[in-house]
Amino acid sequence: MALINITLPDGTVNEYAAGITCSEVITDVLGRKNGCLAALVDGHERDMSYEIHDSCQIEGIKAESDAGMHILRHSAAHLLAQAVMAIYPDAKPTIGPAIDRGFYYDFAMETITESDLKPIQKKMQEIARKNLTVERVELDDGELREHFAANPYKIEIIDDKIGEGTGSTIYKQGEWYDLCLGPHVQNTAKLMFCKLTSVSSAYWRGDQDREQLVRIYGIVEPTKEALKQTLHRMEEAKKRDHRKLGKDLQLFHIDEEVGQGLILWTPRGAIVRQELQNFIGEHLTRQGYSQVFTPHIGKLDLYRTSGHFPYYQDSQYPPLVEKDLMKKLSDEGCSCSELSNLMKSGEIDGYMLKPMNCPHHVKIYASQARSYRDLPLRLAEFGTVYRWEQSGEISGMTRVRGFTQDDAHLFVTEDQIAEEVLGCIELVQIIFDKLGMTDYRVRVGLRDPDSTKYVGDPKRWDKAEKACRDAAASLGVDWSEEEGEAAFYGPKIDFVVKDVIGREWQLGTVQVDYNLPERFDLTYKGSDGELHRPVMIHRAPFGSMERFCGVLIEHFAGRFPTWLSPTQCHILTISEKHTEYASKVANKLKENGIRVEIDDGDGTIGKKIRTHRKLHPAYMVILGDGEAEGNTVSLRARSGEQVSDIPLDDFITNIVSEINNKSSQPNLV
RNA sequence: GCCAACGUAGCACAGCUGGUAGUGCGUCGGAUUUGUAAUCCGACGGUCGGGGGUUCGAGUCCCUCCGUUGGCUCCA
Repeated sequence: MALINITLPDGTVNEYAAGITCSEVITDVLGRKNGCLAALVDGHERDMSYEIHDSCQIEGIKAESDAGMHILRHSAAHLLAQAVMAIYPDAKPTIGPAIDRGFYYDFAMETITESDLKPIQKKMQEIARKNLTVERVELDDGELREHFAANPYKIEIIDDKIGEGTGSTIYKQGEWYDLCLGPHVQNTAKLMFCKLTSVSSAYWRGDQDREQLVRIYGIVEPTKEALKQTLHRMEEAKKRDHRKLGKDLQLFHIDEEVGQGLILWTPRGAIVRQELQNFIGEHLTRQGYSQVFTPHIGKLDLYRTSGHFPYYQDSQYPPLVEKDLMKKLSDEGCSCSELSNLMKSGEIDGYMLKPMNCPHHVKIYASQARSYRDLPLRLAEFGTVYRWEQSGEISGMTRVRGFTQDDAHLFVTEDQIAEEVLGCIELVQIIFDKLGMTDYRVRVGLRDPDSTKYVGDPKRWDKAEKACRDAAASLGVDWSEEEGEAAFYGPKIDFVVKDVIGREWQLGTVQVDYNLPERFDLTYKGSDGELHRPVMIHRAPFGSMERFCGVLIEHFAGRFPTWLSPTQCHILTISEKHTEYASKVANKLKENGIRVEIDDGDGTIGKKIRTHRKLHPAYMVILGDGEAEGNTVSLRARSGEQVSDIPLDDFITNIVSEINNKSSQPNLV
C-alpha cells in the first residue's frame, strides 16, 4: 500500500496509508473529541470523509472558527430544507446559504407563518437526533438532472452554474438530498442546537419580477451553551435598539399623522443632535470651511440641470406647483399624469423639495467668478433633504424620508483632490475616534470596469480612484475596494457600521464628483489665465444626523458620555427639607453650563433613583442633610457606584472639565 | 413597492371558541418627609389604528386603507 506524507499545522509530518480520510487523520492527531467539522486540505475545504491519496497539508476546521461556523450553518440550512420537505412535501427548495449570523433557506411553497416554525424546528431536531450520515455523492449531468427533475429552480441553477457534461455533487442525508458543493458536517447530530428565528419572503434570485419565495431564517451553534448565549445576546441587542431607546429616553418621536420616516426631535434628542453639530462645527472652522444656508426647495429647472429631475422622480416627493397655475390646469381638466408630463418636458415649472444640497451649493460657487486662488472653496451646511424612500424600507432613524446631512461641498482643482479627500476622511476619523466607534469598515467604491454608466474621462477617474485608495490606506484601519460601488459621477469612500441587529448602514461618506461641475458649467481662472473646470467633493462625516444619532444611541446603549447626555445631572432630594439646597446646587450647575434636572418631589430616594435611572443621566446627585450642611454633593453613577460628600465646587470643576474634554464616559465616581 | 405577522389607555401588556373592555407603571388628589433599584390609599384615563361589511350583537369574523415589525427589492 502506498504511503503519503501529511503535514500538520505545526509543521510535523506524519506518514499514512493513501486513501485515509480527513476524519481519521484528525482523530489520530487531535483525538476523538477534536471539535472539528471539516478539514482544510492544501487550502481547500473538504468533508471529514474526504479520502486523501496524495501527500498534502491538512488542518482541522473547528466548529468555532469562521469557516467552521459557515459549514455548520450551511449544513443546518440543509437540515431545515429536509424538515420542511417532510412536513410540506410540495415545497420546492431553492437556495439555502449560510449568512453572517446564521442561515436561511428559500422555498417555493404556500406562505407559512411564524407559528409554523415550531413544528419545523421540532422535525429538524428529530432528524438531527437520528444522526444521519451526510454523504457526498458525485453525479454526472444526466443523473443530476434526473434527481432534480421535479424542481425547476434547481434545474435553473444547474443550467446556469454548471456547464453541460461536467456533472456535480449532491449531499445526501437519509433519503433526502440537495444539490451542493459542500463541505458539510459528517452527520446530522452535529446540528442539534438550532433555532428558527423568523420567516419572511424573498424574490427568486433577488429579482423583483420573479417568483416570491418563503424564506426561513435560523441560527445554529455547536453546543447548547453557545446557542443559549447567542439567544441571550440577541435579546440584549433588542434592548439597545434605537427605536426602543428613543422612546424610553424621550429622544425622538415619529408620528403617523406627520408622516412615515419624518423624525420629530424631542427636547432631549435635540440636545444630542445639537452637541454633535457643535462638535463638527468646531472642526469645520479649523479646517477652513465656510458655513452657508440654503432653502429647502428649488425650482425644477435647477434639478433638470443637475440631472436629478426627472431621472430620480420615483425617489422624490412630488413637485410643488404654483397655486394659480395649478388652478388654471385643473380648470382646464388637466389630469395628474398630464401635469407630470408637462413638468417633465419643462413646459410648466414648479418647485421640488431638495433631495440633496449639491445644486444649491453649486449655485453659490457659481455666484462669483472664481480664480484658482479661491480654491479649495469649502461650503458647509447642515442641510435638510427629502427623499421618497419606499415605504417598506423606512425604519426608525436609520432610514427616513426627511433628514439633515452634515453636508459640505469642496470645489477643488484636480491637483487638490488627494489632499482634500484626505482632509475629509480625517475628519470622519476624528469623530469616530472621539465617540469610541471602532467597529466600522471603510469601503472604497470604484467603478465597475465593465459598465458604461460612468461619466467623465477614464484618466481622471484613475487619478481620483487612486486618491481615494491612498486616503483610505492612510487611515490605518481595514478597508476594502469594491468595484461597482462608485457613484456614476465619481469614486467614493464610505464608512459603514452595523446596528444592533446586524444591519449595515453607511454613515460618513466622501465622494469625488466630475459630473455636476460639468453640468453646471463651473469654471475657475487658472494661473495660466485660462478657464478650468473644478472638481467637486461631496462629504458628510456623519452621513445624516438622523441615521448617525440612531446608530449612536445603539452604540452607547442610551448611556451617552457626559458631554452628549441630554441631562448631565439629575438632582434627587432625600426629603422636601432639601428643596432649597437642591435649587441652589442646580443654579450653580446651570451657571456652569451643565444640564440639570431636579426631582424634589415626595417619594423615597430609592424610588427616585429607580425612576431616573431609566433615563441614564451621567450623574445622579443626591442631596440630604449632610450635603446641605457641608455644601457638598453625593454622586451615584450609572454603574450604581457612589461617592459621598464631594465639595460642590470640586464636583463642578471636575464635571466641567469632563465635558470640555468630551471624556468617553462619566468617570467622577 | 412586494410577502408575512402585528396595531387594545402616555408606556408595557391581558382579553378562550363574538355578547357592550382589564392589569401594572406613569399621571392627578390625599396621607407620608423618607438616605441610594418601586411608601400607602383613592381618582382620572381606552370604544379597542381609520373606514366599510357580516351579525340581534364585534376588540374578537370578512374587506379595505393607514401604520409598525421582520425580510426582499431599492438607497442619486
